[in-house]
Formats: sequence, structure tokens, C-alpha cells
Amino acid sequence: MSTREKILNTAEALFAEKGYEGVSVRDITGKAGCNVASVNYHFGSKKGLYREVFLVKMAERSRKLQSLFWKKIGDSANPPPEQIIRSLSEAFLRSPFSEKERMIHHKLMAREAERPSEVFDEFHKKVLMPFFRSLFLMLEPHMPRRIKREQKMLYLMSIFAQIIHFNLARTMITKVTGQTYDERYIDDLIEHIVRFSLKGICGGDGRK
Amino acid sequence: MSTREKILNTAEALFAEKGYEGVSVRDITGKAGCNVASVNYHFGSKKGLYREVFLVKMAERSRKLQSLFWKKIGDSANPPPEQIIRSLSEAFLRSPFSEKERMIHHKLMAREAERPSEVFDEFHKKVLMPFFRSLFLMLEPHMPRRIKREQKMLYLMSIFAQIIHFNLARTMITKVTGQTYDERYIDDLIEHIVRFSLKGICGGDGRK
DNA sequence: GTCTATAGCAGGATAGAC
DNA sequence: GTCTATCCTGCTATAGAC
Repeated sequence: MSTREKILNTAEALFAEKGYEGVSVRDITGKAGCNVASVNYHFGSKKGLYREVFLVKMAERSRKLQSLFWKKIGDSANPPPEQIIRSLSEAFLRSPFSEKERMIHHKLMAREAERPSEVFDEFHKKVLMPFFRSLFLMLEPHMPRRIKREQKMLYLMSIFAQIIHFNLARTMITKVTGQTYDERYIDDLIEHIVRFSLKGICGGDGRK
Repeated sequence: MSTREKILNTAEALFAEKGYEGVSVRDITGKAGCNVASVNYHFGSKKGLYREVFLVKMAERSRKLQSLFWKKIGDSANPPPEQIIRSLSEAFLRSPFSEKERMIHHKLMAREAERPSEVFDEFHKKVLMPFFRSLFLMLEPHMPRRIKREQKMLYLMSIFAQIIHFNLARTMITKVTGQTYDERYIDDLIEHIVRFSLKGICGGDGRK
């Protein structure tokens, strides 16, 4: 792996773990096994490195997650809502990355959702928004008819709220439930999100 | 207001906005209008100040939120699930604080949920856990019968996931939905959380 | 209790050898 | 491209006058 890549990988792990300000260039280069100057050589500045982490690593992973989702959906033009929600939950809670990488992804994403940096606007427009839009179009026919379009959007947000939260607030959840966060438990989580959200959106058991 | 209080208030606003590492003692004392040494005089260290912010300001607000919730519930021994969810959403999304203070509270809380500091354990045991427990006891009878206790706990987590997320990811939500985050919209949010979660928990319209 | 002054160190960034 | 050495700024914390 090139120095550039090593820095990129180390940096995103540390940024996710401790936040941008919580990490120094020396932390990164130290852990990556190269000298302090290399960050400035390759990325211009610490800020430039963060930007690159987001626009390269995060965007790449997002595209992978999205294509995994579409693979689960298959080529059905009109998939049942249960399949949509389950595919979404599985894509974001289980695969195709290591659990460490999944955490990195969600932590960085949540941080940007909460306090967007300059990079986020571009990322949002190019990567997130198109995906949200097609999800919404698939789910919208299954929602209650009478409510407004803006309120319908919230149904989608509620699903993501759970996915993000169950990925992030892991420490709190294990404290509250007393469960360990293993593969077995993640299956339970997915099952729960599907059951809860399906009823939440469609009411009843989700069948029309 | 005493210097001590001014520091405490300024500090929590800044910690919430930029995170612990993103804020310097100079930022805090500068904005609070006192000298740099005052933090060390009153709180021993920057860490001690953070600790105090959490154990005093956060705990205080949490107790207020919880007692507000109980007031909304009234003295009914067995309130209907809709009332529980609505009271919860209203307590955490609307009142009794300014919108700025509500954001402070949720940002600090989310940060601790994600990456707990030394203070959090104590806070969790004393403030959060008892509240979760009584909420669970009230909601549990309305949940599907067949599932395990640990999975039932997740129903409660799903409600909090939404409350936290709709408070925090405001920037993203306004971007996605195109809505402004005013009082009117918050009413919509509460209405949505109640509708979605009630169906999610009980299925159907929530009536037994 | 509040201030100034300063110690002592860690931060990001750069220059220049190799 | 990679390294060391170094600059300078800004950090936390403390000493000591008032």
C-alpha cells in the first residue's frame, strides 16, 4: 500500500473515532508509520486530508452500499415494502464491510449530518440525494394516502434514524439491553427494524 | 450571573457546537467575558469543567424533561400507548427549553451515546436508566407478545432513535425535505413520530 | 475571586537535504 | 517521495500581584 493510501486509511479511522479536532497530524502519521510532512505533501493540509477522506473513501463506500441494496432488490420494478426495508437494513447494518469499517462510515456520516463541513454539501447532492429520491418513490405508494408529501418523507427518515442510531449508539444500547453486539444480535436488530418500520409505514402486517 | 455560572453556560453551548476538542479554554473564557485562569480556579481543569457541565447542567435538564413527561402522563396508572409516545415526543422535541437549549442537550447527549466519556457511566446509571425502565414497563404490555424481552427493549430504542435523529440531523432533514424547522414543522414531526411509532409498536391504529 | 504574565508543551505547516 | 529539523502559533495550566 502506498503512503498516500496508508494515510487515507489511518486518517479516516481516527477521524471517525475521535473527531476532526480530536486527532492531530502527528497521531495520523505516527500510526500510519510515515513522517509528519507527508500529509502536507500529499494533501496540502490537514483539512485537505479530511476532504479527501470524505470525497474518496466515504463516497466509494456509499456507492458500494447502494449497489448492494439494489442487488438485494433485484430487478423487480415494484418490490414489496418489506423487501425494501429489509434490504436497506441489511445493507447498512451487516455488510459488505467489516464491522470496524461500518462503524467508521456511520460515525463520519452522523458527524456530518449533525454539523456539516464544507465537503458535505457536494457529497449530499451527488451521493445521498439521488438515493433518497429513488427510495422514496418506491415506498411512497405504500404509505398512508391522506398525508402531505413532506410528511411522507419523514417515514423514510424514520427508517434511517433507526439504522444510524442502532449503528452508533451501540455503547448505550448494550448498556440498556445488556446484550453483546455480535452477528446474532445484529440479526435481531435487522428483524426489529423491519418489523417496526413496516408496521410504522403500512400499518398492520404490511400486506396490502 | 456569577462568573462560575457564566463559564458553565458558555462552555456547554460551545462543547455542544464544536465538541470537547474543538473548543479551547480561551474560546470559553473569551466568550464568557472573563480571564483564562478562571476556568482552572473554578473547575480545576478543562476536563473538570466538562464534567461539571454534564453532571450539573445536563442532569438538571434531564430531570426537568422527565418531570415534564410525567406531568403530561398525569396520574393514570395505565396510560394508553399513544399518550406515552406523544408525551415523550413533545417533552423532548418542543419544551420546556428554547430551541437553542434543546439542541445543546441533544448534541451533548448524542456525543456521549456515541463515544462515552468517563462522566457518562455515572449519568447513565443515575439519570437515564431509571427513566428507561419505567417507560419500558408502561409500554411493554402493548407490544407483540411473542418476542423476547431484549427485543422488546428495541421498540423503546426505536422511539428514542427518532427523537434524537430528528433533533440532531436537522440540517440534513431540511436539505432533504426542503422544510424550514419552525414550530409548525416541529408539530408535524411530533405527529409523525407518534403515528409511526404507535403503529410500529402496536400495529394497526394502536387501539387494543 | 479576579486578573496578568508566563511556563511548558503540542499543534500545523514549511524548508531543504537526500 | 520521503525524511529531519525547525518555525511559530495556540494550547492548558500555574504563579503570584491585586
